[in-house]
Amino acid sequence: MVRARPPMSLIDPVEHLKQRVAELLHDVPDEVREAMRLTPPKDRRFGDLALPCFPLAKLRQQPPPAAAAELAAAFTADDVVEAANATGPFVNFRLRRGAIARYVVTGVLTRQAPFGPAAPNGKKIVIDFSSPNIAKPFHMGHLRSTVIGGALRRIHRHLGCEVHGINHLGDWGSQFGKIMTAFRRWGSDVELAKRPMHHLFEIYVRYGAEKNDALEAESAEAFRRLESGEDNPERRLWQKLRDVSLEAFRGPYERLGVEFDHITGESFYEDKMEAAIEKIEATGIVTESEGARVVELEDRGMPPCILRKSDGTTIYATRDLAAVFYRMAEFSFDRALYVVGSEQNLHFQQLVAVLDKMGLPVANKIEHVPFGLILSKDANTGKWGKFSTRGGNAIFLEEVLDEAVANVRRIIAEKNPDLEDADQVAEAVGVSAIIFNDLKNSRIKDVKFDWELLLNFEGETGPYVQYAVARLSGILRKSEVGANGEAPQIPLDRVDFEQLADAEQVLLTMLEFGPTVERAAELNEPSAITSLMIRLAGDIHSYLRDHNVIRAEPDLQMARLALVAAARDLLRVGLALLGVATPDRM
RNA sequence: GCGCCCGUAGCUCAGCUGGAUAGAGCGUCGGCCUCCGAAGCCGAAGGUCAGAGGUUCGAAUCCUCUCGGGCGUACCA
Repeated sequence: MVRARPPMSLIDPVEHLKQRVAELLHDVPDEVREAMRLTPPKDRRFGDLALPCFPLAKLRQQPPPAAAAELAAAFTADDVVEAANATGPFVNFRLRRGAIARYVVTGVLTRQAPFGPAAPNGKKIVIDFSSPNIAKPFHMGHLRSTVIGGALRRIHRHLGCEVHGINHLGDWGSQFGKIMTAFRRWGSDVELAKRPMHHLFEIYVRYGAEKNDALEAESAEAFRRLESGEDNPERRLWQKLRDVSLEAFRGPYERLGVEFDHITGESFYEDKMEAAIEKIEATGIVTESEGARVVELEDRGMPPCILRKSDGTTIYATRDLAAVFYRMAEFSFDRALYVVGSEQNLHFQQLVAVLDKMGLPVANKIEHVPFGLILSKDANTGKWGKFSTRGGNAIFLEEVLDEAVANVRRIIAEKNPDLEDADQVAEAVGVSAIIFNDLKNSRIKDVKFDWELLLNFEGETGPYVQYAVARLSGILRKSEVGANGEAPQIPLDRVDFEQLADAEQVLLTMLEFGPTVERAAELNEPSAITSLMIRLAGDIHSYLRDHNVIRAEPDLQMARLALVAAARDLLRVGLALLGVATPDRM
């Protein structure tokens, strides 16, 4: 007796095809089957998925086209796979449009994985990200770690991992001695109250300009006193500056929509470093060198990792090691990601090397997730260069966000003057444009910070994708099925998915969502999702050109409304993972 | 010097871990708003995938070398 499938169980057409292919190749060695992976065909006209037959041909000592022909002939169509055709050395499979549509539309609208969050998978991941230096304004340099880390936190969580997002604030260390020294010289409580971050930035720049041996010595002494553990003036000043900074950081984080599960900066490990150092000392790998306590790494081609400086104070490596020990005990994580600029590559190699020398398995759970710099264009030479905080040409994040929002506001006034809540929409679109821009390219690439590029909202930009959402929302509004609700009331049991055959481009792109999110997580590369969103938005825009929804016959209209609702929701899901807002109107 | 990263259209970048004729956006040129949103769509032009070897049925993709650029190279983070 064959039992009918439960009504809501969904068949992923691609997974189904993979199984069918595996069955087809059941008698070939595993390695050959492994080598024969389904790939997108060169041209969609060939089919939806292609199977290169070279490895099989080699095994059977026959020409690849013959092997492909045999496989295609042996394949029988079913209710998901429509056909298998051999063209040259490839077998091209074509999936039934109705099957794809049913899977994708139903999956999205009922929020089933991979379109909705997956069930918990038991994996624990800690993500160390953002981590700005206290007492300095939140500038563009901090944006990347914040935005990439925020996206990764949501992506891994979407896939069912238990994620701990940690803001490892730079609120400790010898740089603090400098800031305290600067504040004592030139600081003003009045200014600090008025414009805290700008004031701290000013005195920091001044310190850099007036730096000399006496100042440096004073700063080192200030940090030494801070780290002494005593309740002294240094500690009270540090506390004050830290409080002020944390308060000031709330603004950017709120605007960017970034959240943390733990805000435990470097100072959190102040009372855990002694134990950490002892733990490392106990393994016998620590030596004295030039007055400092270090782990020699010459055998691995690296400079030594310093645990304690010659003046007795600690260094960031010490705190990172203490943090690893703490997080191991606290979270028993499977993976620890560090979303930190690529210029700190060596530091993380050293960190791993030390853990490895200690014989700790945690060494291979540490993953540095590096990213490129933000470059600014020199107005005179036209060449790209590094922002220098010291030179004072750092761009503050607030400034950038404000500028982008103001620009959006102007565009709204021009294109959609009657828009309600124009200010809120401008905020959402402007901030999103900045986030989107940062997540658009591979994270390892440097980001060229160009106002002109940033303020252009056409083409592959955040507003372009958001515009697709707004258009789709507009259609749903007019259709009266969805109004403004998050989940439009589409009666899925009355949708004839066969009617959506003409939307194959949209459907095939939506079908890639699951694998794309997987890949984004695997590579820690949010840009994979960004690219897909751009493509989906484009497919939708093209589709809407030739296929009217509102004026279609009832059955067709219902099917298209389901598609429109699903496409909009999937854009929203994907963009939400990236931290990009999706207003209904713009 | 050594280590890591990058090099694809005029510019900014994709290229799904080795598959078929290398793709987008911006910019340029040309079309499309009596038609659900023109922040849109359609089309054209534009390439020695930095260069040279190698690996194999097949290389932008993997290996070696060269060139160019970036970052880092013990008491900053």
